[in-house]
Amino acid sequence: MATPKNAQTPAPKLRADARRNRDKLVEVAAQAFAEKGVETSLEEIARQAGVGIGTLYRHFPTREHLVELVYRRELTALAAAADELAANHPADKALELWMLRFVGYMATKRGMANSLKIIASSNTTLFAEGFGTIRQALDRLLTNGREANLIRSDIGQADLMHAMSSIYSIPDSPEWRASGNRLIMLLMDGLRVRS
Amino acid sequence: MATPKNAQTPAPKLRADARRNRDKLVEVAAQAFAEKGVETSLEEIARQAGVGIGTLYRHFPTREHLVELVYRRELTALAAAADELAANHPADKALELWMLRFVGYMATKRGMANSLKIIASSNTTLFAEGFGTIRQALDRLLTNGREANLIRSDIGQADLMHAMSSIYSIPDSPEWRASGNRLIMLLMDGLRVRS
DNA sequence: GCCTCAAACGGAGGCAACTCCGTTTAAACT
DNA sequence: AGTTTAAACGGAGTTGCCTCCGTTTGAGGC
Repeated sequence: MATPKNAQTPAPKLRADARRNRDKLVEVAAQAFAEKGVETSLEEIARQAGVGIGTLYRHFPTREHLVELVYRRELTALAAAADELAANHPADKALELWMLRFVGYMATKRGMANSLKIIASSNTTLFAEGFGTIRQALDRLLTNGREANLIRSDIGQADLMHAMSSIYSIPDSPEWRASGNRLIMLLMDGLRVRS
Repeated sequence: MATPKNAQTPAPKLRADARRNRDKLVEVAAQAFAEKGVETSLEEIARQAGVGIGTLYRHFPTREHLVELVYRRELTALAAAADELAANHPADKALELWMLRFVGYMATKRGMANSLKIIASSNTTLFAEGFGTIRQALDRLLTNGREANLIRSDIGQADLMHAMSSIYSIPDSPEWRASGNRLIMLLMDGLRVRS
C-alpha cells in the first residue's frame, strides 16, 4: 500500500494546518452547497469553516475549483457506497438502496447545473472519469443481483443508467425528489425476478 | 414607409430623455466592449455615458441584455456595410473589403465568447436571425461579383461562409487578426476569375 | 404659460468577489 | 529547547454588482 491514508489526495505535501483547513473547507462547502445551492457566499463558507477568506482563496482560486472538488468527492463516496451496501444487504435490496441514494445525489446537483456546465466545458476528463466510476458501481450491483438470481438478466447497466438519468429531467418542484424515489421503486419492481 | 426613422427600434414609446440615454449607453458600451472586452465594469460604462448606474440597469436588467443589443447592432451595421461597399467599389473589391471587415468584427467577438454562449443558450432566435442577415449580405456581394464576371461562379455563399467561420477557430494570439486578414486575401485570390 | 404626474433619473447602500500584505506558525535543523 | 524560514494564515481594503427609493423632468391637458 503506497498510500496508507485515504487516496484521492492530489499529491503535494501540505503543511498539517493547511491540510486541516482545506479538508474542513471542503466539508463545509459540501454541506452548504447541498443546503443552499452553489450560489452560497464563499465568505459564508470560510466563516463556517473557521478560516479567513484569504485561506479559502489560496486553496481554491475560483469558485469552480471548490465546486469541482466537492463534486468529485461525492461521486467517489457514491461509488464506494455501492460496495458497502452490497456487503450488508441482499443483492436486490442493495441495488434498490443505492439507486435511491443516487436520486438523492442528483437532487443536490440540480441547483448546481450552471456551475457544472462551466466546469464540464473546461474539464471533460473529470466528467468522463466520474461517469465511468458510477457506471462500474452500478454494474457491480447488477451483476451481484443476477448471480443471486434476484434480478432479471435481460436488462443491462446501460439501460438502467438511462432510466435513472431520465429521472433528472423531471421538472423542478417540491415534489421532485419524492417523484424520483417513486420511479426508482417502480423500476425495482420491474427488475426483480418473478418468483 | 411605416417607420420613417431608423428601424430596429423595438417598439415601446420612450420619453425623449430616456431614448437619448439609452442610445448613448449602447454607443458607449459598444466601444467599451470592443476595447476592453465584455468584462468591462458596467459602472464604468454608465459613467462614460454620463448617466447613473440605476439608469443603466433600468434599460438593461442584466449584462447580457446590453451585450445582446450591441451584438445585434453591430451585426446589422455589418450587413448594411455590404450594400455601401457594393455601391462604391468594383464587385471584387467590395467583397474583399467586406470580408476583411467581417474578420475585424469577429476579432471583437472573441473576448465575448462566454457571454455569447450564455445568450445563445437562451435566445437562439437572435442568432438564427443574425446569421441569416449576414448570409444574405454575403450572397448579394457574391452575386454582384459573378454578374460582373469578376468572381468565379462555382463557389457558393455557403462555401465561403464556411471558410470564413473557420478563421474564427485560429488559436488566440497577438497574431490572430493579421493571420485572419491574410487568409481572407488568400481566399480572394482564389475567388477571382483568371484573366 | 402653468399644472400634474407617471416616467425616468441617479447615487447611496448592501453584499459578495477577489487581492494584498503584515503576522503567525509548523517543521526542519542545530 | 532554541532558531530559522518558508508556508500558511486572515482580514481589511478595493472593486463591481445590483436594488431601492427620494428627486427630477418631459409631455399632455388646461
